[in-house]
Amino acid sequence: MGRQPCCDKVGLKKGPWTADEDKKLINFILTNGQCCWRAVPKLAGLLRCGKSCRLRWTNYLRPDLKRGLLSESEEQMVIDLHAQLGNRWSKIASHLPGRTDNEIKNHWNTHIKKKLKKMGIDPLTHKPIPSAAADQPQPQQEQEEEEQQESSLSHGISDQMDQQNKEIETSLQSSITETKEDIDTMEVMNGFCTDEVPLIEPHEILVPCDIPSSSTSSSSSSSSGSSNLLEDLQFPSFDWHCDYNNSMGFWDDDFSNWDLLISDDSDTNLAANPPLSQYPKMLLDQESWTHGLL
DNA sequence: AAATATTCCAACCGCCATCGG
DNA sequence: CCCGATGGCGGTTGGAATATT
Repeated sequence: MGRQPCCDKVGLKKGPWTADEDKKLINFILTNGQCCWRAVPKLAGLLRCGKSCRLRWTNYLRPDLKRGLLSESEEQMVIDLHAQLGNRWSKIASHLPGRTDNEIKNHWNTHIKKKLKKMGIDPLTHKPIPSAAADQPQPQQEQEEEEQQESSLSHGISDQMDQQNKEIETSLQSSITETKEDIDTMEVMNGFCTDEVPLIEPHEILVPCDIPSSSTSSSSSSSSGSSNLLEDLQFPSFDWHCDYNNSMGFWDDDFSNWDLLISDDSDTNLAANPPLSQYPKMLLDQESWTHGLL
């Protein structure tokens, strides 16, 4: 009757991914592209279910991911979109290139929800909480000051709330126009967006050239984490320069040291947000991996 | 410094939609 | 149309990191 759970097989691993598993998954996807996720773990030599692999890839390992906190404009966009779409995180995420639904959902639950509540706005309905004024623990004046400070958050929300039923489409358009402009540009520039990770053929993979042993300064961000893949991996001849704990921030790295096999229309934009084809070839070379590790 | 509480987020779970035989 | 396989989505949780007492 019911579907079998995807991880029901004995021996399948659960829990946090190790650097080695990440490595295998990245290597496999880069070599073969995204194919049947069910088959990925077997083919990649992972003791994971396909679902877990897909999730790991889409939420963490994908090369086009932006990491770090959402910017103010992104946050505002999430709020606006949530007002229109509700908890349809994937839809919301599709308007924010480089952000995953999971990331947005987490950010909403941990940050935005609180901010809205603090502002007396019901995060579910985006309408003022009826008892908010009475229940507000803080004096009105203080609240207003806070609202002023967070005006970027509240801007436009009330207006939208009044009209949202009538004007979902138009409101959606207008509410995101400002912030979307540059994002649209980014999408065009990157050639693909969050939902459009390109599949690559092995022959499209770049060839590394003149890789410095220590590239850009380690601008690792301040986030916390449990392990540092980059340190653990000890890549043989290049420095990933990222705080792996901060979610593979190496995609922001300067890729100018790589020889890139890139399409004509994208050459100016790749360094900032490299697509899949810019993964170091090193990743594809199993021998390099094993020799370079430990 | 130690204990406890809180925050945060990666990963899991279960359901639903879609597709192909 | 039915059914199984698969992918995708949203809600929830576990536990590490951080803050507070």
